[in-house]
Amino acid sequence: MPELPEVEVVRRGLVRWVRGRTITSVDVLDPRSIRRHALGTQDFVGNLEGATVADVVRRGKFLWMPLLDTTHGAAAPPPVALMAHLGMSGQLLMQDTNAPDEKHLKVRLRLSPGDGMPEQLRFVDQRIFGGLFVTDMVPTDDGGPGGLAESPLPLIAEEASHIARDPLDPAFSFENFFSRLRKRKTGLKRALLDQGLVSGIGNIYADEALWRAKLHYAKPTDKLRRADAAGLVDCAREVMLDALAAGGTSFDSLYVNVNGASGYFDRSLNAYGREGQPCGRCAAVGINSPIRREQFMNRSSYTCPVCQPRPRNGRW
DNA sequence: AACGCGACCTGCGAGC
DNA sequence: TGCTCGCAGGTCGCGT
Repeated sequence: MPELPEVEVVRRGLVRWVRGRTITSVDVLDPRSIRRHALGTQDFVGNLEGATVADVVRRGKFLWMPLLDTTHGAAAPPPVALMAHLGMSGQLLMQDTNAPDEKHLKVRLRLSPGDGMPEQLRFVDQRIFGGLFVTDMVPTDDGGPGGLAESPLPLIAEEASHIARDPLDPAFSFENFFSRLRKRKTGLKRALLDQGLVSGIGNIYADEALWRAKLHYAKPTDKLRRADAAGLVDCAREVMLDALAAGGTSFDSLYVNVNGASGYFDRSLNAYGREGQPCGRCAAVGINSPIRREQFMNRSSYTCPVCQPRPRNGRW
């Protein structure tokens, strides 16, 4: 379930293995994994073969590799990037040629030789919600992709240009977020999950951030107090930094593994997936308050009924 | 603009 | 045992 921390773990792991290497050949084993590439498999492969990976960059949960077209010279326009979205179950793995194909191997990229580096970058995806595609790079007026990558180009992958900055991005602006949030007439969790307002937060970390901030998911955004919004952003940032720290332990593996944060999921969730189990914060002061699960936005939301009370004036 | 919903997928566990 | 069903998740696009 990759959200921002998992994608950032993948980006950090990937960059050291692929930056500066040239894609020599591409196997598309399941065209469904490149269905967002509108021009089809042949065009996808043609765009990649002979191109050199300049960097690995992230905006929210979108991850892309700006490409240098070595067959036409580095300056040949228009600039493009190989985009990856992990969806639900996507993985990017560095593998040696003799490693057996993974059960859900979808796309194989062979790379030019690197010093002691695996020859292949593989996209593995069980549920096929994720995928790869080639996208144009377009100018951006907000200073580049950001994320935690150092980004030399004032360009952003077109398919990620509608995505807002995430709370860990040094260029994230709370004032900008807060003013846009207040103009929305919706509930807090719906806003948190809107990648155009603030990015990187999925269902799990939304529930965790709301729990930490002691806020209910349906609290109206248009009257939210500044202090509550600031607290919520701080909590989202803390949750993601904790998960990032947990995932960071697998950095020197050859495998760029989205399950790197599984230890975090096992140990550290306070609300998500804990239906019926006591709220730890309430238990610490002697209150037994089982976590409640509700359907919201066609998915589960987990809250503590005591420390995350429903808004009294909310519309129900 | 906001929002609900279906589509896209597979694997797993519960229940019959 | 074998079947069906619900559920899990992120994003996009469409209808209201």
